Amino acid sequence: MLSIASQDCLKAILQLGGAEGSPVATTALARRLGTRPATVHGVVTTLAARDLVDHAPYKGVALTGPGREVAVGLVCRHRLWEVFLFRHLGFRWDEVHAIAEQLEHVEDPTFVERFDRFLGHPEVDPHGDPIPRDGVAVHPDGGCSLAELPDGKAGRIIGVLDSSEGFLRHLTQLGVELGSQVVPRLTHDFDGSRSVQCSRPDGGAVSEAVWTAETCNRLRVVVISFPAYSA
Amino acid sequence: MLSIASQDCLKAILQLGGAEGSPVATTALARRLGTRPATVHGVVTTLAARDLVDHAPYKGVALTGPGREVAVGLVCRHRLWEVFLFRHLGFRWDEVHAIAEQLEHVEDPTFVERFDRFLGHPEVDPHGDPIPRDGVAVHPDGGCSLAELPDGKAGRIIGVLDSSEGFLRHLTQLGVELGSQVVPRLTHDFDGSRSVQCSRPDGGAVSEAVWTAETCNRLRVVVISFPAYSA
DNA sequence: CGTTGTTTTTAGGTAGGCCTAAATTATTTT
DNA sequence: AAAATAATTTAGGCCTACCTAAAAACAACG
Repeated sequence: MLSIASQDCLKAILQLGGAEGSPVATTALARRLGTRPATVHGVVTTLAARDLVDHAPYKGVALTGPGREVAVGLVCRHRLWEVFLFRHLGFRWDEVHAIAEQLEHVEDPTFVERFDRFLGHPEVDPHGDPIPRDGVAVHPDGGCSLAELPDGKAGRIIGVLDSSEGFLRHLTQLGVELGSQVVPRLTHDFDGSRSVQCSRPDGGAVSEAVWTAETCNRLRVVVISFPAYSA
Repeated sequence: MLSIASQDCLKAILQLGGAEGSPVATTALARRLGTRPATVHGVVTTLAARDLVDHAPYKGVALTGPGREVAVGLVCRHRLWEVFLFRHLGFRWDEVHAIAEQLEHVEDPTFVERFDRFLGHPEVDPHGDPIPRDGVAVHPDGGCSLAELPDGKAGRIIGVLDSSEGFLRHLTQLGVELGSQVVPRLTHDFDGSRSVQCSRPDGGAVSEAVWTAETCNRLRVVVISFPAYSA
């Protein structure tokens, strides 16, 4: 019923914050969707005709209730597919997004339900982002950015604040994955970079390296009490 | 690159025999695709422009080499999805087709390859139809129709010659599945119906019932020597 | 050989999704 | 407050995919 372009647009509005009363600019949408503002305007007009978005000229566009449901369903399926690709097909976390993008548009309710059950109703995707269900959007909760973790305190990576392929690949090169254990040892005030001890989720393969402030800012961690590598 | 409609059209041509030099009528395609001949004509014209089909006006349409490859890839992915839906999500064999129809259009080569590996490179889909690989179409081989199996000879169901939902649901009601063991006990010359003893793939749950000629004609069997239910 | 009837194609129209370029409205700066 | 700048919408095309209705080509038969 709804075209791929329209669905992508709804999802983009949700992710740009158009669900919380703050309307999104069509230009911002165009940038995100890799298209022109005029094109977005066209799509938005058709979406408004179906009462999936509210669109006040020059004031931006926001999701309506039904529109939000559609968008959240899309995000849910997207993340379920990412889990499948990561866990069962062995794709890296920087690869899953692009493929899930194509698969998320299959919306047969029975299929989604059984697929969810097959995966064991996972709570987060491979980037640590929560999987919303029943049309209810969820915000990642708990934790703080690695930049805020004091020197010497151990933490566990529970998510990334930037899921771009570039950043994820960088993390892979650093040997970081979801669940990795980290301890900032030293903070270099000069540029905000930190010397960080990092080990596998199971505590193995400890290594120490300097991570830039950009990297630390984009990692979400929780404090843990008993690091497995216990000094 | 290729629209869903175009892909469906290529697949339909393949399945209607347009790969073996016998061109397919646009009317037949329209019936199969649930659309009008005029629409098919439009799609076929664009496909011909890409050298995926040969189209001689009033003479029907046939796949070219590249067109056949695309169509066979589609069939391959369709059947792989059917295997997944059947084996891992618990869908019945009469349900898998409709959902696979939506999933088959995802064609990332790495994804398909890994998905195939995940499934263990199955040889046939839940209806017993072979899964083609490397762009090479495969015909179901071996076996004969149940109508040709002599009274008293044991056989195993290895496929159906009619994958329509209606027929598959009928089989489910009869308690037949892929791998079921059957022994025709009696043939009723009057209408071609047969009394058939049928048991589960593992040999359990033997039952006997009268199956119509229409049913027997649409089941593909191989002769087996040692039926598990041995009298 | 022409007439009937079916098949196939053409013609003409709707709609979505894309574009560029130009006009309009809002915002910011001087 | 007016002018410059930026954001947004309108206008005008192009393409694909669908439709209906009508014309053209073919096949078969009396």
